[in-house]
Amino acid sequence: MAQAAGFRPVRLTRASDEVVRQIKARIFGSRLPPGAQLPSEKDLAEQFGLSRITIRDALRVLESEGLIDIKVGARGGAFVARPSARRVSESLTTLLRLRQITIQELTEARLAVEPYVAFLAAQRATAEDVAAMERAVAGARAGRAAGDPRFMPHSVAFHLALAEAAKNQVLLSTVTSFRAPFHEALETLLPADD
Amino acid sequence: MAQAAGFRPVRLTRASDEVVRQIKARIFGSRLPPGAQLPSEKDLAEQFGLSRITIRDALRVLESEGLIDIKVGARGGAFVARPSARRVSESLTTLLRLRQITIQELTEARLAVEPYVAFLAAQRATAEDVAAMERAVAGARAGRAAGDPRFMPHSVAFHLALAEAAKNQVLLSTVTSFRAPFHEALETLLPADD
DNA sequence: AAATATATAATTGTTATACGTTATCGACCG
DNA sequence: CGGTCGATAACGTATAACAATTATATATTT
Repeated sequence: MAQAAGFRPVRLTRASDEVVRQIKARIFGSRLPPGAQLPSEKDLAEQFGLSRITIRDALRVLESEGLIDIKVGARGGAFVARPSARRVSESLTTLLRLRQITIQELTEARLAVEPYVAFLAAQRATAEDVAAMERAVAGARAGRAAGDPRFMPHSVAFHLALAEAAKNQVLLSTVTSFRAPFHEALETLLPADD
Repeated sequence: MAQAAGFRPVRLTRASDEVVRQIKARIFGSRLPPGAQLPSEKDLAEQFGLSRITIRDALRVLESEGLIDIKVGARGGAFVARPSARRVSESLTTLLRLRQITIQELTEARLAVEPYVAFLAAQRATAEDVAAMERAVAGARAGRAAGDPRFMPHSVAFHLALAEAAKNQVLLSTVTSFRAPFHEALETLLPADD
């Protein structure tokens, strides 16, 4: 164990990862702006000196990370995607699913986030934001009055509208990611209807 | 446009997406717990009635989403990954790089979550939790006293210990996810482009 | 006996080629 | 003018083969 430290493995394993790295660098460096079209798989294969399969592996990863959109057909190809926070909430939702969280924990988390979100929303909400929240509240009231046990979604809708008004994408993504696990946890408690 | 509605397309384009869906369902349903090994690409190809290429596309997506780890060599294969906040952190980092979110938003999100986390931790912390937090604080003090500009990690360790003590996996996942991007944003203010 | 070297097998990584599928464009025709 | 239809270009999938990697077993050497 008393050997000289500080060495790093040399091999890169997987040429496709290097392709991902290079294309990512161009996207992050704005040399490939949103909407820009990448060369076709065939051209990329030639430029990188790799097979089309390897290029496709890389493109699939980039697509999965939300960095590119792939369209088929003539004039199709890989286009740099407009940045979106969707992947953030999706990956957080995935994590929550894997952790098999309970509805109590979810509710608690909402209680943790909501006050500050409301604080921000109170400062930044536009007229449209307020209207959206009022619609959500009306929906929740109507559902509860009708005895519908599923007025809960409207409550979630209110939280989303609130987070929208807070003008903070991170908080919005966080609240958004709670939605799907919340419904799934709810369905395991209530009788399945469909 | 006045045709009977209610029909859905039978082919969702891309068989690999269907493979992803089915494997995901098994992982989320705990029929494939962390550490479990999936069949080899060859076996999966036979079971799904697809080619190895298509299976590999699906495995790439699952790997990119952090759901499986792939090892090469004999006794290698795809193994269900243990839940980790890494992918959430990475997608947040991506958005930071693309200038879609700011450090201010991240900071705001932390301010929204951490007070309540502290409130819960105060109620639920065990002796071990307290010890962990004390170690983190001691480390931070030592680092600062030594003039080490990198006493920050210990500060982060404290926040994580706090979230751990709150006994809420949703909040822990959230705090953990915010950690890495926040760090990277502070350290590397320059985008890497090479 | 222990350390090392070699052979073997299983699995992923990569390549080449071909064909299928999809969507755009443009020409043709009504 | 508009709709149909074919040509075209790109991605999607299949097949077969080989290369690279790694665990295991076996043989060799010291």
